[in-house]
Amino acid sequence: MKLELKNNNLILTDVDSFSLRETFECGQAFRFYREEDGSYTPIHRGRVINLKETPDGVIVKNTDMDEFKEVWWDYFDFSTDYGAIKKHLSVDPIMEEAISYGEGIRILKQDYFETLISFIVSANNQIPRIKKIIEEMSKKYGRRIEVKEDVAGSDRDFYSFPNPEELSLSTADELREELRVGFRAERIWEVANKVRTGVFDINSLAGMTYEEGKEALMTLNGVGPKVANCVLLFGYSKTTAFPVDVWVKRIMEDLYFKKETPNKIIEDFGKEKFGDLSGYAQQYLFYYARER
DNA sequence: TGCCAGGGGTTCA
DNA sequence: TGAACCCCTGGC
Repeated sequence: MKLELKNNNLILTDVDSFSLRETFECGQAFRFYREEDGSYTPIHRGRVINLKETPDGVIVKNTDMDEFKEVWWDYFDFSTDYGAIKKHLSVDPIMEEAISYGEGIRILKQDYFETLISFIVSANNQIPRIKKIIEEMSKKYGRRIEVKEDVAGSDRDFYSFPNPEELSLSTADELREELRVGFRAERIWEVANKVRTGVFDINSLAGMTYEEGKEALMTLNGVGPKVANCVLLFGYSKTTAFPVDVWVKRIMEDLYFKKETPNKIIEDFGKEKFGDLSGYAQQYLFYYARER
C-alpha cells in the first residue's frame, strides 16, 4: 500500500487486500455513504473523505497527505498485513472458501464512543434503520463538517458523531420521540452520561486485555456479549473477539456444527479455533454468510 | 388496506 | 430458558 500525489490527486497504489465495498458492507461501520458512481464517503473523527477505485489505484478526495497519514491510514488498518492473516486462516478449508468471497475486507479502527453507542443502537434492529438513527443522532447532537472539495457530486450535509458531552445534552424522551430509538433510549442516555462523567472510563479499555474489556463493557446497560465483542473488535482492535450475530450463527451452524447451537458455544468455539485472528475470521464469515 | 413476522440482542422474571 | 421490547419494512 502506497500513498502518492498524482496530477494533484491523492491516490493509493499497490493496493493490497482492500475493497471499499467489502470493507464498508461487512457490517462493521454505519457512517458511510455509497455514492452513485460506486465511490464511498466515510465520516470519521469529524472528517469526511471520498474514495473511488480506479485501475490506477484508489483516488481519495477532500483530504491531504498529512491528514490521510494521521487519521485515515490507521482507520483503514493499512499497517496490518492481511495477506499473512488470510494465509494463516486458509489452513481451514471452510475459511478458505469464506475468504474468497471477501478478500478485500479490512477491520476499521473506529472511535470508541461512536462504536459503543452505535452497537447499542444495533440491538434487535436492522442495518438501514441503524444507519438512519446514527445519522439523525449526528445531525441533531454533532457538529456540521465543512467539506472543501466536491464529494462525488453530493450536496448533502455531513455531521460529526456527537462526543459524550454533546450526546449528554439529550434526554431519553428526546431520543425516543425524535430519533425513534424505542427501548434503547434509556440505555443510550445512561451510557453517554456514564462516559461523560468518567463513571465509565472509555479510554482505559484500550490498555485492558480482551477479557477485562469485555467484562467492563458488559456492566453497561444495553451491552451484552454480542455488542461487547463488536465494540472491542471495531473500536479497540481486540482481534480475539468473535461476535456472534444471527448471520455468523447461521453460517457456523451450517458449516461447522451441522445443528442448532447456542451462541455461547459458537463464540467459544470460534475463539478457540481462530485465536488472535478470531475477529478477522468472523468478518470473513459474516460477509460470506450474506453474499453466498 | 391491514395484519404479521422478523430484524447485526439485551434484559428481566 | 423464554418472553417482551420500540419501531420499521416487506410479504401476503
